[in-house]
Amino acid sequence: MTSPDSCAQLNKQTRQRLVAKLAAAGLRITAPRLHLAHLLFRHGNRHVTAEALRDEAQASGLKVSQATVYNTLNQFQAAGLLRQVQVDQARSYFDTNIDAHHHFYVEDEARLIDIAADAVDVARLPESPAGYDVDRVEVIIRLDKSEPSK
Amino acid sequence: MTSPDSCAQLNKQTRQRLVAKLAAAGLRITAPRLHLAHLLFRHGNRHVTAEALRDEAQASGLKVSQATVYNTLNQFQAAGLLRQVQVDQARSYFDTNIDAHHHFYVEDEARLIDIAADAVDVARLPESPAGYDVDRVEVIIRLDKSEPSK
DNA sequence: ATTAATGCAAAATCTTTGCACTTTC
DNA sequence: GAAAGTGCAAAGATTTTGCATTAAT
Repeated sequence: MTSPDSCAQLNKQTRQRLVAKLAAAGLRITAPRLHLAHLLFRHGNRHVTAEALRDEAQASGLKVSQATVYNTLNQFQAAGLLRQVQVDQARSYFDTNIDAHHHFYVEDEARLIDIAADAVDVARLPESPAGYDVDRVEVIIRLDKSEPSK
Repeated sequence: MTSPDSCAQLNKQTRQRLVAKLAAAGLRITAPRLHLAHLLFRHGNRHVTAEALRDEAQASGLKVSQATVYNTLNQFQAAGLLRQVQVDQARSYFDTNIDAHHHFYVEDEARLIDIAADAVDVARLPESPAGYDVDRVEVIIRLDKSEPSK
């Protein structure tokens, strides 16, 4: 019933990788951070909400408060380990993909899908207002379910 | 001290235009709606938050509750008179520009700036996942203050 | 030892809702 | 007069904060 790679079973090698990652980001090594980092980074790129991550953490046996989940997500983001994606007024998504890329967003399902940076060609951008520099360019393609009835 | 075009002073012609606009959108004509519509649409394109609009309404002499401001903004949006822009986790912006266009966002100042659709050239888009259609494409260019110290 | 992280509950937002009352059509 | 809109306060939801306790450097 217990997941083979849930947090309690973190093997030495995985743990080492995560410790290195947190240390490189200048973060102290704590049990909650290691556990959450493992959940976030073990399987490729993910988009999570704070609530979903807490549920997942608790399901995997980690007792962690929602406040700590928020703190951790915000710290990971400040450290450059995560990116926050703002597509829905109701909740924030945290994206483990920190490379330049874009998103599909299925509003009906509150679901984000990555788009590789090179799959979109933004050929021309307007000049930034004087005194400002481009931090980053986000392309969000909002999707609807197809209507075959039409 | 009273603004010459605040709501109480809505002249007949302006009022007629707003009545027509609301009617065309299928909305009943009520005093709060006319007043808010006037504030929203009198001077070209704007980006407002619900709170800012309520403050502005009250400053112009209209007694309106925050709930009604939210209701009205949501109804206007549902009717296609406004568009909601999601760039900040903390608050929603409502944009009176309903044509296709994009945005600069100055995070430090919580300020949105329109970009004409033809000022950005999105030359190539990825294919949508099967079963979904593109609703719209949003380009958000996040800006930072220039750092001349660098 | 110092400094930072955690948990808990409470607070702070922003936004929506329920309901009595009023207004529009 | 039926249906919809409004105001108020209360409820919801997400996120942050204060503070005592615990853990990391």
